Amino acid sequence: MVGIKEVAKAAGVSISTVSNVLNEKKNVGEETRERILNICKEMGYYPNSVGKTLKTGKSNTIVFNFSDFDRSFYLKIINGISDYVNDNDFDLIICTDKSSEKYMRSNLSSGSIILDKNMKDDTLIKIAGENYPIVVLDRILDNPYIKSVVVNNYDPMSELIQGVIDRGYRHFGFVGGPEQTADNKERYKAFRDVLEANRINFQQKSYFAGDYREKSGYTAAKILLLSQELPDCLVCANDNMAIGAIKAFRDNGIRVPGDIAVTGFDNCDLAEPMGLTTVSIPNYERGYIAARYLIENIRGKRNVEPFKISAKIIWRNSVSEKKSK
Amino acid sequence: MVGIKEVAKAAGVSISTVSNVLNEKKNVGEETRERILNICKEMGYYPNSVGKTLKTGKSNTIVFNFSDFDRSFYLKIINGISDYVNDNDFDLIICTDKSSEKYMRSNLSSGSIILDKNMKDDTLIKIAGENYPIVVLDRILDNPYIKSVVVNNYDPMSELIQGVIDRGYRHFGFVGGPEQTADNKERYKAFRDVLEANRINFQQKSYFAGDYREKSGYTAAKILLLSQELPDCLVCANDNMAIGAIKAFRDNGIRVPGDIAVTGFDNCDLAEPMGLTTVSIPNYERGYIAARYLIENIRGKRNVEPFKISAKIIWRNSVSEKKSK
DNA sequence: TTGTAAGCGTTATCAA
DNA sequence: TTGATAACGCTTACAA
Repeated sequence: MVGIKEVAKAAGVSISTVSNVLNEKKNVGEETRERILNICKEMGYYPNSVGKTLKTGKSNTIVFNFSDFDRSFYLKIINGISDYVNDNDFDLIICTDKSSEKYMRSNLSSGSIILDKNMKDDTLIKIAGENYPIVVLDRILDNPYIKSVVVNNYDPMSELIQGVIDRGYRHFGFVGGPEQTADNKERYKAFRDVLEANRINFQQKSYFAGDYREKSGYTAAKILLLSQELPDCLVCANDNMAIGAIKAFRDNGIRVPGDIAVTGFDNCDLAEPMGLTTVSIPNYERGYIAARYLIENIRGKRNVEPFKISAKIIWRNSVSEKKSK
Repeated sequence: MVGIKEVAKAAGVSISTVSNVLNEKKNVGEETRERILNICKEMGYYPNSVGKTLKTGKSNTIVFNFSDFDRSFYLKIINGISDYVNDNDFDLIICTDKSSEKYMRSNLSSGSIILDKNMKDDTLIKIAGENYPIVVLDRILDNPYIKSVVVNNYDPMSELIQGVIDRGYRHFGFVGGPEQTADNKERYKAFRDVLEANRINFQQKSYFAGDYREKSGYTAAKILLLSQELPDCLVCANDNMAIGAIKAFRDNGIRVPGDIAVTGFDNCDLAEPMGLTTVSIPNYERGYIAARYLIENIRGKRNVEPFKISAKIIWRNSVSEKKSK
């Protein structure tokens, strides 16, 4: 590996002069500057960022961490982050597991965006600080150095359920996601609140605990099929599970929405071709905004007010006007 | 930041003793060991990997680089890489642009997997070396330190086209991807070869240059619609473009496959619900295999023979038996 | 069993 | 305009 030292020797100057050239300081003669630059090119010198980081303690790098590979919209979030980061001359390290911690500490990065549910609140609170702001997606954390960027799940879910009721549906089933997650709680609460406001009864036996994966939706629907009577409408806390449910219904000769309506949440790529009524979340923008707040916080513009992103309902044919009102 | 030095001071020992404890060397007294470990915990010590990397020149980290956010199957590749890497106690840094180079050089990483088409062959050849093996996906590079992991496009594409011909189709259109990419070339070549073997004529005007994105397929189909006569079958170099084409046809009242058959390549998430006949590539496995070869090469088991992954055809209803044989 | 000191590649301070 | 030198956090001979 050719370093600053080799270049210095080849040029017959000191390492500090080379460093000054590389960092575009003006305290170096034009002739020397050019000569050194040429030598760097000839020798194929490339700066070693580890040495630099160790010395300066700064990195202009942020970390994005996630872990669920089933959700293809994550790529859109990454796209938004990546674009903002590039436009602002930062670098981006994406990590898929707890080895993230390695890059978050050890000033290899100046801040991070956290999406991975496995990353514990406690850990984040420990890591965040004056010189290390964090942006969390899909959870709210009350900490002076952590900004939350969350989707407003409550309003669109309320509106969705009210819309379904207005179309004549009265008997509901619900497939929930991981129970501890904030977004699942919020979606479920909106569902229950609207039912209650409409004096519609909901029994706990019509609740199915899933994990946001397609398979759990499939399973929930299969279980549902064993019960005496099908609800009119199965509300799912996300699209993957809704799609799983639709597949289970179709596999068993149950028509959607003829025999049962189904709703999702996310507007994933499959929602449109499947005709799934769902809630569309602006994912690219979500990533972009998260990156923006993070970098602004890194630059000292402190702002940790939780930010709510709004989402909108997309009606498709998995819910129709109910005949027998 | 609390470092080894602070811990040493708090424990009243030297930094090397702390280092020895942290690295589980046996040359340290049991009592001291425990005391130091406790102090580390109390003070919230976390090792700074930058210092370590700089000193040792080793990192146990690999880089994966990509840049196209439209292809949701990239997540599956990442999933495969991530799993193998975790199982082998390596860390993974994912990069989305040429800032990748920063992490590839500067011994922050010990090797990398390259998917990004924007990463130039020359650059890779410059970076790869005795101590820095590279695995490239979807391109062949002849270099003693670079292993190619590519999909066998030719065979399944040949088989696909022959199958389409056997079903009675005779007039073809082709929507190609970026012309310089190896996979596009191979897919197109298979297409032409099979046509020729069957003495079926193909005119250049039936070739449309796309870029693997849905929109370019949509555009190609729109242009096609302007021509005098539609082919029986539009072969697309990937699914995204095929889906774009199908949408364009549907938007214009052309039935698929009634008026025109369509084929894709990739078996993306949408292919199944859209009923698209296509070629399925085992993406998770692709990532897993790439990671495996990379880490084996890092560990000294040198192997840079190009590796071909086979793919298989999935017949769906975007191609049917043609009535008017 | 523990400590001293050099060194990884870089930047920064200060002196020449 | 340039060069010596210390320092960043850590590992590792080698000495005590």
